[in-house]
Amino acid sequence: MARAYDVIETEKKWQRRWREEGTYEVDADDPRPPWYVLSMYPYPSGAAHMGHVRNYTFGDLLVRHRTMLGYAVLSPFGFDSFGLPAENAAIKTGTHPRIFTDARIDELKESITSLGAVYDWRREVRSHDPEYIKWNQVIFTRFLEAGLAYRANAPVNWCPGCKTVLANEQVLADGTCERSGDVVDKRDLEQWFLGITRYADELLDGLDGLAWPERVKTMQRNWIGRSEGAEFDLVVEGRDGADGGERLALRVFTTRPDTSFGMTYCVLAPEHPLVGALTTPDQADAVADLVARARASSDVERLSQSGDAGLEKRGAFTGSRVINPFTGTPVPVYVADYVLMGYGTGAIMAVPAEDTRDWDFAQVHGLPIVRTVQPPEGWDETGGPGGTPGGAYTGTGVKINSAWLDGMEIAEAKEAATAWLEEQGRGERTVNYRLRDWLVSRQRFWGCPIPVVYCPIDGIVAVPEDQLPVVAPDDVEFLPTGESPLAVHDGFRNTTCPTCGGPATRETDTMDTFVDSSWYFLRFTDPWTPDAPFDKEIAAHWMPVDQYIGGVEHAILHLLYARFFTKALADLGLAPDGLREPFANLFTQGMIRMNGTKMSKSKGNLVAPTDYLTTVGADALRLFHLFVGPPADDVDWSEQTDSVIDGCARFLDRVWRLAVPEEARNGEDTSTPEADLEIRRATHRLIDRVSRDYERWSYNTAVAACMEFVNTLAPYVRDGGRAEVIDEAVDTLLLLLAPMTPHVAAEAWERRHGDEVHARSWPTAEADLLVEETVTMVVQVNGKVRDRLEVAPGITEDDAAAAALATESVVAALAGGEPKRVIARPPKLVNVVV
RNA sequence: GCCCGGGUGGCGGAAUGGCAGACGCGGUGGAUUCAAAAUCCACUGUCCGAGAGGGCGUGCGGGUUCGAGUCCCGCCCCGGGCACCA
Repeated sequence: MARAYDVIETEKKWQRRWREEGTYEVDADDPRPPWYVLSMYPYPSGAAHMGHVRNYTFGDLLVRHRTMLGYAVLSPFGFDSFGLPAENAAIKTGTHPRIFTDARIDELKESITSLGAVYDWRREVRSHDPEYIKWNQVIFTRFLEAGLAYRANAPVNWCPGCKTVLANEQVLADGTCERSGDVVDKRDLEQWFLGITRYADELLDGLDGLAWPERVKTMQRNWIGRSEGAEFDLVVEGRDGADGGERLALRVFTTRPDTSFGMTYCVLAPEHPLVGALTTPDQADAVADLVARARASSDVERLSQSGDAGLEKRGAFTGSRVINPFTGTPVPVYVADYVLMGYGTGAIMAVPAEDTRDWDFAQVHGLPIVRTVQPPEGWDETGGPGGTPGGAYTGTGVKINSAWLDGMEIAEAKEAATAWLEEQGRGERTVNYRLRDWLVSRQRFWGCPIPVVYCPIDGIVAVPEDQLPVVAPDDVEFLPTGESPLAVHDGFRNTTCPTCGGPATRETDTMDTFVDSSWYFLRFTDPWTPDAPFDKEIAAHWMPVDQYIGGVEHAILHLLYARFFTKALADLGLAPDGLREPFANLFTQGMIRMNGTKMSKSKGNLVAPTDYLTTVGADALRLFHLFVGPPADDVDWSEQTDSVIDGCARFLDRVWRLAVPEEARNGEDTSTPEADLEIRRATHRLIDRVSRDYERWSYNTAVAACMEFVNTLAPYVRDGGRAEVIDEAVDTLLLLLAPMTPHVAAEAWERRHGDEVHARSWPTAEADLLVEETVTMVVQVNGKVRDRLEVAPGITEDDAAAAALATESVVAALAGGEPKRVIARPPKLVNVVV
């Protein structure tokens, strides 16, 4: 496609200029009001992909727009440079991950630069940089001191593909690893955890004040999964201690203490410690069988077994009974794998009438059902889907069969039942969370080493700050087994205890890379302070991030961890006091899809941005991403996409030709004052419209408005418009385009004025030019458009109605009769009802 | 199963309860050209009609309203998230 100007040279020129002049380098002492915009820092996987392009286009637009509005805009960039791909490459090719990673970073930087995105590169961070490692480790040791980092034995998720343990957040709902797709095993291992659950309530409550997409907040709420209820003891029949023997009781958790009168059995998780004690000899075989089967099957298999047959095999009677404290009646105790050891107490009271899982289980095992909530009329006959019998009733209603709770509503009964348990000393109200502490240790090489030494005398000892960073040695061998080279590197492993000086061994696990990304936005505010991860005062100047931009895929993982870190760092005195949330506004952009699936390397359906950056250029590609639809929506990359991008390039050519005409206009102003005024009005309407569209992230309509304006302006210019009017129009257009298509705007502006468009102020619309002289008023008869009239914008209701009634179509419709009703909404419309 | 989004021309999409389809892509016709590219102009929801014009039309069925793509009720379909969490 032949272009109106040398796109590639122009873009290179300005990219060089922005970098050399340091236009977008800002410091905390800048007198302008601060504004912090951040795109999620990327894992460096080589040249930028379309998702990056989309992300950084929005970010860069904000940087430039806010700068023109007079803010000191902090726009840093860095790389989330630890991670498994580099290590896998090392295993395959023998290249050290650092060499591999640094090369990928260079490629990515190159393509970001050629997109025309501008950053304060002085602030660049790389998580594998020894400086960053050091502060990461300092933070870890501070967590350790505060008890926020601890070692514990727990059943953990082991990914055989990645040869490492994973956090709960990294295991997908189907039990597979979010990275490799392998089915995750459960193993009992001693691992490092961070105490995120200590902040569960604050993480939940803090969401209310955030200007984040509701969807993301909901996902976090669900993930934290707070549920209020009660815990209480169920004394085992014959083991109440009255005979001088040991009292034995089973503790259960429920969110529905009001249904306790309907408990007809209870259930232990197969892993529950009391399974052995409660199983009678005659049931031992059946229970042992069930426990063995549960242990052997993964979570996925457990989930996949459904239906009655599955349920029958998946539960066994222990032979013991416990006493329902509310009724004094004994109920049987079962072991079943539908109860999870990891949640609540690992044991439940079962109320089949009001819980669907208990209902199903009770049906199969022939257990009694007692309703404690009055279901609606006909529930047992037709309350189910498609008029089938209803089954468990979980809705609202009045309590029945529940002695002193009868007649209460559920909420009231919950409260009463809980209060009773507390009075009786049998239990208390509790809150349970789905959220678990964050498992951060990884059996990998390419990550931040956990700075801890194990000493036979002093136990777990943190490496003192003056000995940090602990960095991995370079003389390592990457084994095809995937085992971390650190674990078998004697020089690294064997060390001395920092406390007693005796022989000791190092921790060889590294940290989850999500640790690195949990505070990098704070580091960006001040990556230079020598004695702290960042200066608190300076961080306070910029934080919180005013606008954070990234993909929804981080809705839980990164965004939850970063919120946790911000709170914890503030509490430890490292982050500014009172900084409770890192990201004031969050924007999650849509995915790039191709034929309905996510565009990704693994799917082999990548479209390389480089192909466009070196042909149509960055401006046209950026314009496409802005124009294609609402930023939050997914983009479907189709056969037509290339023509749309060409269309964007075509538009920029038209702008260029208007702004930098090949031959000077011949000086003849042949336009009328009316036409001049119309163009001036259109110019100021455009400022108004585009400015408002920028504020509401409606870039597609902002672009459309600019295109429409060019369509209006071009004939005026061609037919001999007035030079001052044209200049005002063209200059305005260039200013409004400057954040979207910075290169062409900068070059055209420089040719016209000699200075830089991005250093100019954002234009403001003149109010009196926004008022129209006449507007089109629609005349409807019975809601159907029958006529259009040009009227003054300030026309009165009476005048509007009179004008409408005088039109031919209304006169014809009335046929001499009187209108039933006339609705006048001046100056937009009059509707005559006949 | 539960919780969010979303269904508008051939396509991407636009529309504070007030002219549905802005803008762009694609398509058709034309100007320019030896020819093409590029550029420019006109038309382009659908049906009826030679035309003027008119009927229909925003997933489906109801409702509120002078007036509904927009609000309410009940469904259908698509996308995403969560899911033995007691």
